[in-house]
Amino acid sequence: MGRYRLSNSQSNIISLVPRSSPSSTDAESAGSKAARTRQRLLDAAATVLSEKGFSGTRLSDIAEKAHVQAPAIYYYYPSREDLIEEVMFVGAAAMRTHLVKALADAPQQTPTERIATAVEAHLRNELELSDYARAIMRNGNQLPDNVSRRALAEVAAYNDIWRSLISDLDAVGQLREGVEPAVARMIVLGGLNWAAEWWDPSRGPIEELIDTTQSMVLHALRP
Amino acid sequence: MGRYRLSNSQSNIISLVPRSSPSSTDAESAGSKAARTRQRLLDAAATVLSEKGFSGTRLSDIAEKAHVQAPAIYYYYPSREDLIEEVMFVGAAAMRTHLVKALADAPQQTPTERIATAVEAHLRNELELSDYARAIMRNGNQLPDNVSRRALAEVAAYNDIWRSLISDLDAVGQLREGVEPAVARMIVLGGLNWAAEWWDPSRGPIEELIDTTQSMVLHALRP
DNA sequence: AATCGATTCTAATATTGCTTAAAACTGATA
DNA sequence: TATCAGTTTTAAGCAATATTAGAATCGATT
Repeated sequence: MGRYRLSNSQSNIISLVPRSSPSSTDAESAGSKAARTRQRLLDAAATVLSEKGFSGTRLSDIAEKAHVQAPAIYYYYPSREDLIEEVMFVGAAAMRTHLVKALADAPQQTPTERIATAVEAHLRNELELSDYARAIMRNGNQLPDNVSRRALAEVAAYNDIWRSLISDLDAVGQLREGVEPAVARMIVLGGLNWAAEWWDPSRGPIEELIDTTQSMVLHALRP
Repeated sequence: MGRYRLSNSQSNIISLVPRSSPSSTDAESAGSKAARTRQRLLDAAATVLSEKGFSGTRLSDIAEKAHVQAPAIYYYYPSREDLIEEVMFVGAAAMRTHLVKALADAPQQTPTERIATAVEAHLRNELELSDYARAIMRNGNQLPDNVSRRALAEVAAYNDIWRSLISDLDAVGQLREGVEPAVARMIVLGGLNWAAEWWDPSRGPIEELIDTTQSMVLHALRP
């Protein structure tokens, strides 16, 4: 197949959702060889981008990791920047999608419980998608505008969700006196984001990280 | 003067300390024109490095910001990598030096008070040296080993200080049950580090940031 | 004002890495 | 088995950029 012009209009958030059921999009059968190559390229790009940064991300490195020659990339993406743009967007969109789902899966929760849910979702998604997460964290603010625009919009939407979580907590009188909501949100998200930089499975079960973090976040916010 | 081989052995942490008294090192009088050019280059490199990342940092951009032509850089630094290495090291060393000083300036504090002191010191230093701080945060783990080694050693030492702060808190029974010290330290530092990404003076007085953050950190850690 | 070291510039080199062009291969279908 | 779309490769071309060489400038001191 190979449709150069589509890579931006319909991108495979879905294929990023770990082990999600394939949903065939227009011309491409989701499990086809080409689709798998495309995914390998995206994953390889995420890895290289997270390790080397935008300018250090060479097509030759991505190609090597994906077991193709560099020019083959142009069959799937119109340019290096388009590929990187998609890494950023897909990663950011996956984070947001996952959070929305986690919150939707547990309705009827109190504002406090919802924040605990969000903390767990953030950590699990971030560490599952650690290459994408690191790529976004490290490069989000150092990319040409056209490369980061869609991703930053997703990040902004992600922030909005957290803004409302904290606002809901405040509304039920569970936000501690003197805690600026905007500052609180960014401090919490900073603590969570940073986990991609240091945590790895060799430190023990992820549940231990989640437990301590939930406890810290809730005590930081609540009376 | 211009001594190519010295740039690594004696670097100007001191000159980074805002408005510190100049202490002349060997051949170079600290306020000389050359010393000021050297500092301009270092600052320019920090800015570019924080914005563009390691591979995106071009000597021509640094030179432009410092108002010299690119080859002039070689009069002060033996190579591009040496200049970047010094940015990383000087920034990390300044953070540590400042924290040590802040803690030393307030002896007799309780473990709780010392943590509040450290939070304030971290935020003030980070935001004062924001280009250096962002450069370290974004590039710390994506540099060739020889470029990051000295800086990472400083960061490790910085971490050790925090480790002992939390350990001291634990020792007086003020670390909440179930809070893993290692996790707690990294979550807190993550929240603090992230401030360099989003906070700017237009958000209001820095004291508001400090107050909320201190309160959150202490409530996150203490019973 | 002539000299000398320190500082900065202009010009040229060499390498690296994105991208294009065109050929070759693969596998399914007629 | 011949064909054809889909996929991947090899072989250039071209622009950007760190670095070196060597010349020019600057400022103090004699």
